[in-house]
Amino acid sequence: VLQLSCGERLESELRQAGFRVTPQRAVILESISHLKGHRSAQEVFDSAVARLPGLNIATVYRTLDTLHQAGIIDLFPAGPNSILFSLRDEANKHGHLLCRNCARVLKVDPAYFKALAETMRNTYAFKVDCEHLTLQGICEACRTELSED
Amino acid sequence: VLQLSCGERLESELRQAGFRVTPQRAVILESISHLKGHRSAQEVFDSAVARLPGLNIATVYRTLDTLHQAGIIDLFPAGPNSILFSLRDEANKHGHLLCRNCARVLKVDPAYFKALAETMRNTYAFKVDCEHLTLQGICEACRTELSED
DNA sequence: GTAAATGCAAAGCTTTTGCAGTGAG
DNA sequence: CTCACTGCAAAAGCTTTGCATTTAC
Repeated sequence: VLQLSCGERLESELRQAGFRVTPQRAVILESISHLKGHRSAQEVFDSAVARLPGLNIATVYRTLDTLHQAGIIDLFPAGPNSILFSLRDEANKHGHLLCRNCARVLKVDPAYFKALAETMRNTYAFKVDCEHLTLQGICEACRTELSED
Repeated sequence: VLQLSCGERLESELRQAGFRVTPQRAVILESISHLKGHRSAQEVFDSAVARLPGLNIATVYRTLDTLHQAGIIDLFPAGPNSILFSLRDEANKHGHLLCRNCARVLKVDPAYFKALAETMRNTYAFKVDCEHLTLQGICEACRTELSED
């Protein structure tokens, strides 16, 4: 097996999902794989346009949709007027703790969600997405600042 | 103690929180208390403008913000370009199961979240909002339709 | 060669804001 | 009487779409 770069591996996944690999998509993939964490379409665009001047943000939106269809990225809602994207990382699945005050995001081991997911499935016949779950609440710093209990 | 209508009780809460009770706010409160479940600003507006022609949607947004500050309604993000609002109901606190396919919302007894919240607090020093938590996943109907496992 | 993808510009949708006028307390 | 609130209209974000052109396969 040949050693592939991160971007090359993703291009291969994209092709296997039946999509074409264009320079724009390659650059966007590279950008996403270098931008750690959860990013907005605008952040992806800012990073990608630096490598490929002339890139249009509409292409970024269309590509993010394509990558989602291809199962390469995940997306999760983060309040009004914002979707965040992140590379799907099978080896490092995680949930999120989103602070409603400062909007910081902590990663959570999804193993903690297993028991709850099982209960939801049994009780409500609902299959919770453990691998990319987001729980809202308040982080330690903000809790101190707001003196919530 | 006098018997107050649902709307009157809420007006009283609003006044006690230091806000003025205007006809617009009264109508919006009435609408919210009659619209069960989780509604968008647009839905609240549609319902309220029928009772008070001339009402402006900007007023609805400002009022929803006011009601949130007054602790009368809760809001939760539901994807891009949408916040949903619902009456805060102390006697009937609940979480949500949001289907990522059909966007239907199931109510959940928040008691199920207690154990997880405790774990998150101990492990990540993060205080999860159990009373208005939303878990994404896939509902029974959609699971069958999409034949997901 | 052909269907898919892109750039561009325009529109769509939800939400916010500035400001002058109105009205609740 | 005063300050909070409203309507209106305009703008601000984020995202989507139509269409002619380009390009991966």
